[in-house]
Amino acid sequence: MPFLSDEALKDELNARGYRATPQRQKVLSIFMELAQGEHLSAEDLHNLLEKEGERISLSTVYRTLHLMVYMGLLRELELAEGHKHYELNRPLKDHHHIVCVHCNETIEFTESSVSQIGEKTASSAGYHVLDCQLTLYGICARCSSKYNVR
Amino acid sequence: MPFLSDEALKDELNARGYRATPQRQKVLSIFMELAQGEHLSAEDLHNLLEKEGERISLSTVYRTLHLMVYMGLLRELELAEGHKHYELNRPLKDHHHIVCVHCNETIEFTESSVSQIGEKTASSAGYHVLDCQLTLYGICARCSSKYNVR
DNA sequence: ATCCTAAATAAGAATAATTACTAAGTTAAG
DNA sequence: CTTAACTTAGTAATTATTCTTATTTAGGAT
Repeated sequence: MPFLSDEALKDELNARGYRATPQRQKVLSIFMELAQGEHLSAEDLHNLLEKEGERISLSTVYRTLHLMVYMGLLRELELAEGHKHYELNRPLKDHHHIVCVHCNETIEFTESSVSQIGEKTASSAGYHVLDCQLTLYGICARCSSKYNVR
Repeated sequence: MPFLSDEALKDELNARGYRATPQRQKVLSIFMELAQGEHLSAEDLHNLLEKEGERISLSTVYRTLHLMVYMGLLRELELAEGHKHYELNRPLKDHHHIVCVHCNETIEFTESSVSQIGEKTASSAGYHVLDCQLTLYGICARCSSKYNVR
């Protein structure tokens, strides 16, 4: 599901009563070009679009991000840096994050068993799962030695 | 660790070079009075304090919340409502969240195996884990029937 | 007990991210 | 083609959070 041609995106959108616009196609294509693990803030995305010569307003960027999260195409990450980041939602890849609460260093890891547990729990509560995020907060080795935090 | 008397909180703080202040004691005691699963935003907390006749400034509320997250006494939850929520960090209870991306309904569940997986992964990366959160985003049964979202 | 000093607070201003608004432009269904 | 509904651009407004400065306070030292 994450790799959609413009045509397939149009079908997805129209099936839900939304319209296919060049802005939406462009946003999704930017995310599809990112390397695994890269994620963008709304402003990063806006800058990237400008750099590629696309004239798309910041409010459209925000609206598009929300829509795509809602559709399950993107996932929204809150990694304690103060603003949200977004990346393609690849349901099969089970990738999660560890964040240092002191310096905000973020590392990623994959762990396949987690989403199975999550999926089971959520569907028994009647939820259709769009995304599953395991986030660990802690203190990284560097910070704990530097600041003597136990 | 989550249930601290004023005296024990003072020791915890002093051991790390921080001071025990009435504001900090009051904030922690508010969280200790909450029912399991209740969580507060910074502003909720500020209002509650005012209601109890405590005069504590909003910036102190924010500073105190950050400190207590950093110390591992509280956990910070980002449940897609736009602002953060906080609750006592009970390391033994393994409780996680499912959020509807449409209506923001949030339900909780416990799942003991998750934190074991997380702890193992994080410590091998040199992290001292303060908190482990599994968050599932999806569409609840009510919204998916109401809006015909699949 | 009382001082002293670094740490903490109050109050409000400043910032940054996000959302709301409105007029103009597009999409897609018929 | 036409048209109604959807979407966008551009900007204003809002909201949560952080910063600043003067003042107060906790707690170790005297």
